[in-house]
Amino acid sequence: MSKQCSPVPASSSAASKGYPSPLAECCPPLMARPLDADRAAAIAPFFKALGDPVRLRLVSMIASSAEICVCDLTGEFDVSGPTISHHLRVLREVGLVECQRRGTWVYYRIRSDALRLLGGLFRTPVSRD
Amino acid sequence: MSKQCSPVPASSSAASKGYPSPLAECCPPLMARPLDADRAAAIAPFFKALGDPVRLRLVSMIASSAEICVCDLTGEFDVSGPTISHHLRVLREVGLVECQRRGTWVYYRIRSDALRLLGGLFRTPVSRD
DNA sequence: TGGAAAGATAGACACATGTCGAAGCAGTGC
DNA sequence: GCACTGCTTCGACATGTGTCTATCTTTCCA
Repeated sequence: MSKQCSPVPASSSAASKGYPSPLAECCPPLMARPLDADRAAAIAPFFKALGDPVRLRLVSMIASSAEICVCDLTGEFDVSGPTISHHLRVLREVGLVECQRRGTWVYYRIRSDALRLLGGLFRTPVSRD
Repeated sequence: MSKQCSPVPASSSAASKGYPSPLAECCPPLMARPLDADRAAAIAPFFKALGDPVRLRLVSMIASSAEICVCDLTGEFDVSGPTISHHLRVLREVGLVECQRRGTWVYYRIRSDALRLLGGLFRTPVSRD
C-alpha cells in the first residue's frame, strides 16, 4: 500500500506537535516580534531539517527543478542510498518536500508553501538595520 | 580578558570550515540552482542553530529589539541559566548574534547580515511556484 | 512466474546535542 | 579586601542523529 511515498497528510511534524498549521500565513518576521514558545516549537523542525549539509543540498536540488528523480539525487552524494532515503524522509515528514511514485521511480518536488513560510521569517518588517 | 563575550572573529564556524564568507553575498536562492557541497556545508550550521526551539525564540527576541540583556532573556524560558548561556554561545559561534558586556550585564544584538544571507536563500528567483 | 532494479525500512553503532548542578570569572559596591 | 550578582564554563548524563549493511517492498519485463 505504498507506505513509503507521501504518508504525510499535509504538514505533519509541525501539525503533530499541536500547532494548527505553520504553513498557513502563521508567523511575523523574526525581527517584527518575538515568537511565542508554541510557534517556535512548530517552526524549529523546518530549520532543523535544513541544518544538515546533505539535506540542505537535497532541498536546493529539488527546489531548483520542477521535480527530480531519486536516482538523480543519489549519485551526487558520497553517502549510501539508504542514507539519502533517510534524509528525504526527514524532509518529507517535516513538510519541506513531497514525492510521487511513477513506475519504478520516485520523484520529489519542493513544497513552495513551506519555503515561503520560512522566507517570510527573514523579511525586514520596517527595514531597520 | 573576557573570554566569554565576542570571542568570535567575524563569521566563525562557517569560516572555520574553509568557506570564505557565507555572509558576503554568497549564495543564490535555493530555487535558483543547487548549492554545491562546500556552500551547503558553510550554510547548514546557521539552520542547525535555528533548529532548536529555544534558540529560535532567542533569535526572535534578540532580533526584535535593538539589543537585549541576557537577564531579560533568561526569565522567559523554562530552562536553567547555564542552558540559555549555552544556546547563546551556539548562536554567537555560528555568527547569528553578537554580544557586548557593559558593567555587570551582557547585551546581545542580532547580526542582520547573517539574517539577510539566510533570507536571500528563500527568495524566488523568477517567481515560479 | 520469476528475476532484476529502484527505493524504503530495520537494526546497530558511534558520535553529537540539550540539559543540569557545581564551580569559576568579571564587575559593583560596601 | 570582601561579599554579592550576572553570566559563563566545566563535567556528567540521557537522548537524539547520521551513517552503515542487510533486508523488504514495489514495479517492470521477459
